[in-house]
Amino acid sequence: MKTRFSNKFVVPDLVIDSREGGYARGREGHEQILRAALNILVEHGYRAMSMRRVAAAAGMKLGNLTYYFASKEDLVRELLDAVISSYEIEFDEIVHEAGATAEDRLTELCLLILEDIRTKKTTRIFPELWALSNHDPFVLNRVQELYTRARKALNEIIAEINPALPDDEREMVALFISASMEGLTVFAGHDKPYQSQMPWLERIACKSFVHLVVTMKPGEMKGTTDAG
Amino acid sequence: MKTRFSNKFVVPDLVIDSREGGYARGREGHEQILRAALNILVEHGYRAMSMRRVAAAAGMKLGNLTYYFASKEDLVRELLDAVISSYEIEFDEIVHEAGATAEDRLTELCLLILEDIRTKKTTRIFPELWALSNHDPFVLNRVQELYTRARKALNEIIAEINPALPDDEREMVALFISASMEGLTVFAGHDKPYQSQMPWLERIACKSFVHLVVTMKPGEMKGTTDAG
DNA sequence: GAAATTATTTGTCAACTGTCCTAAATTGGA
DNA sequence: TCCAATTTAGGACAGTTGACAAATAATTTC
Repeated sequence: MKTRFSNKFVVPDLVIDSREGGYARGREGHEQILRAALNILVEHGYRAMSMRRVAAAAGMKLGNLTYYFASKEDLVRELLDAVISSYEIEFDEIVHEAGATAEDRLTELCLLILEDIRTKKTTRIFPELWALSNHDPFVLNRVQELYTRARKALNEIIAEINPALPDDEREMVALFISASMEGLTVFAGHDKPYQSQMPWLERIACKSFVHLVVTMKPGEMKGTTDAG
Repeated sequence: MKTRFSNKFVVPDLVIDSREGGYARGREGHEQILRAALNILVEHGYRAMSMRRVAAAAGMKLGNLTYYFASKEDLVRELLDAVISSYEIEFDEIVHEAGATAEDRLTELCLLILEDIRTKKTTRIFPELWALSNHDPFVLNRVQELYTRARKALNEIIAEINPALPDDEREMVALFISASMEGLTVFAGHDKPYQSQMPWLERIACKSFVHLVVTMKPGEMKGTTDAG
């Protein structure tokens, strides 16, 4: 059986859509720029991602960078697309991975996501995207699109475990589970205070999620809002 | 009984520690600057928080702003302290609020936190702090201090519900619950796609959290890490 | 190999950034 | 009222930012 230490699913750093025409050197430059920008974003944050710094990290001059990307907005958008595509590829693959029981597959999927959260790339990039999305509708849309796709896998497994659950309620359960895992980024992600405790947190999370999905009864959430 | 719509606990915008000497006008200017900076942070993000913009929003000239805060770092640190203090005051109060059963109080506390997450201030500021904390140890420390304090209330209630749970395992459960709620910021916070579904998510979260705390057995997390 | 396309460099531009300095205005107590 | 402490305004500084233009170099095609 696949353990969570297998590297069958590895999030590629970037998925760059090849440009139309141009020379081989041009494609190389294009890719080097996006890789340089990603590296700066991860290592030093969005604030440090100036056009000049990206150009220098890509081994070229500023003027050349603006030849590839006429504006910084263009660069940021393409980078965002490339980064998000890399995650989407992973999530699409996970769905088709067959495990023993549906419960086991839910656990596997959650462990995989939580494992990814511990990587430097994910720990660094996503809070940056969350902050950006508060004031940039384009970023917000792309990020939410990614999460919607990520929840598809979650939804399918939940439907298998608990077929009686109506669509909208199942969506909410998947949303809660997904959000719950994302929240751990800030506490147990790369270089975070509780990074070393992630194995414990993983077990708590999986146990909690599986129980939630198994025991959820249709209409259960539609009771009174008040807790008293 | 207190409902979650009561405004008994309201996070004040800022808790500003009064300066030593100076005139009344000085204290006013000091406060106006911090309020202006917070407002810009919430409305337009950290990127937009330039010294000139803060000065203008505070109704003064740049030269005067630098009289109050010699460097931007000073301003940011004081703002961070003032913001975080406002949250700490709330959390300290919550602990001493007596509810019927411990389970009810856990639910109450979680609903309160989730209610706060929906506010514009919290939805906007925390992702900004998470992003900053990735590259600024000072911000990381202050934010984690805040969360540590916030978990104190959680820990006390959990200990009451499940006294058999060892300290370290209880800490992990509290951490998971706290992180789980924080994660909802990105999905159901102010102006986020699932903002309107927050009542459902609240019920799912509380139900899940209470069950987790009640059923958690000592040593349960120390089994094998592998899911297979 | 010449020509056309593509890539790269160099330099400039206005706008903005944080920081600092000096002179003037305001405040509050003697 | 006068004086010292405090607050405000205005300007200047060096550095950075994103965008742009024109000249040069490299690459592919014919």
